Amino acid sequence: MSARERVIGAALDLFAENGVSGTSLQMIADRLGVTKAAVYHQFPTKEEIVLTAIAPAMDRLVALAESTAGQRGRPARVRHAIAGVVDLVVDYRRLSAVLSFDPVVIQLVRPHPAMRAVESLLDMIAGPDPDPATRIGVTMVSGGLITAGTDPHLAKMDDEALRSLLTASALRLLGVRPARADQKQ
Amino acid sequence: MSARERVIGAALDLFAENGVSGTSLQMIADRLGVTKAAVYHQFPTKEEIVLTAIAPAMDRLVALAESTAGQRGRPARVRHAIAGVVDLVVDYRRLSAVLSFDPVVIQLVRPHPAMRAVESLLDMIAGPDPDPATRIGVTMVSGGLITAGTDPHLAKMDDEALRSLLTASALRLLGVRPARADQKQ
DNA sequence: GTCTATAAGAAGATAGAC
DNA sequence: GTCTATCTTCTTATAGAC
Repeated sequence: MSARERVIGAALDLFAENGVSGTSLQMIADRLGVTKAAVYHQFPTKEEIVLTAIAPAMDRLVALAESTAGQRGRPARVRHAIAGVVDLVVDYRRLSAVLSFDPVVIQLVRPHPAMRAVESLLDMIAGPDPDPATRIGVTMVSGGLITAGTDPHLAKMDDEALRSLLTASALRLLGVRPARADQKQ
Repeated sequence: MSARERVIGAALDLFAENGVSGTSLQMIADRLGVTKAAVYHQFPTKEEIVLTAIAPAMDRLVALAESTAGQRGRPARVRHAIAGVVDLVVDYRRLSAVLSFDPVVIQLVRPHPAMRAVESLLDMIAGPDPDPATRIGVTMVSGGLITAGTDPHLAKMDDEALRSLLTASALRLLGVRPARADQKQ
């Protein structure tokens, strides 16, 4: 594992524990057993560390928005989008809430092209001309999914079980019938 | 308005904008047009400011847990609890997500007696011996409600409309029929 | 209640040696 | 890639005058 990857790994662990604002370069360096200067050799600023750390998730959101747009019919689109978002939040369980609702991260990520993808994803889930009840449903689902990883009750649940339960719950709230097993994916 | 109240008011505004970790005593003082020392005259530490700022919400959670326990039957309990939580998150629209998912706040609030109330509230909503699907539903609902205030699409919605839509959405996800108008409250 | 002044430390960041 | 050393700025917090 390269030094860059080690920095990102330590940063992600610490972000999950202390939040982005609560994580200093000193803490990252300490966890790796090196000095701050060694970290600064890999990344010019703390902002770059944050952006690099979340880049894989951002890329997945962009890809998901594109593949969702390729689905025909709203039910298929919603199922596809929810499956992708659920995969993402399960993989980022401990991080998604901490990253999604930290004002520092929000400001940092606002100009990122992936945010357009998130917008279009939400729009596709809501469907054309959504009424307020539908909009609220989409908001509830996205908030619920993002925060699902923070619940201590769910910490011991394995990924596969969490995935299927979150998917079922989200589709139910959105009023979309789950995919039959043979047409899944 | 007393000086203490002015400090708390400024702090809440700034917490909503910048998060708790992103808000310094200097920022609070600047917003009030006074010096840091004037703020320190009102509160011994920053922690005290945070705890005092969120105390009213904590008190409401404790009261809600008590009154919910007094309801007979799970549907009535769920309706009562959801109504109370929705009232709270609507009143704290811009703050609830920032406060609920900031690791600094979580650590600070963990020993607070109100957290017992939150636990019991979630348990009452889940009902006795909840299966995993129900537990996930409760998690989704609480996460969805807490984060509802952060959605820019909902910012322009008035409190009454937001309240009724969130209530309907939450009860639907929990599988509880909404209260009839004549038995509401 | 508010002020000036200041301490003591941690933050992000840089220079330059090895 | 990592180090020591340093700079600047910001943080929480205190002392004491008005």
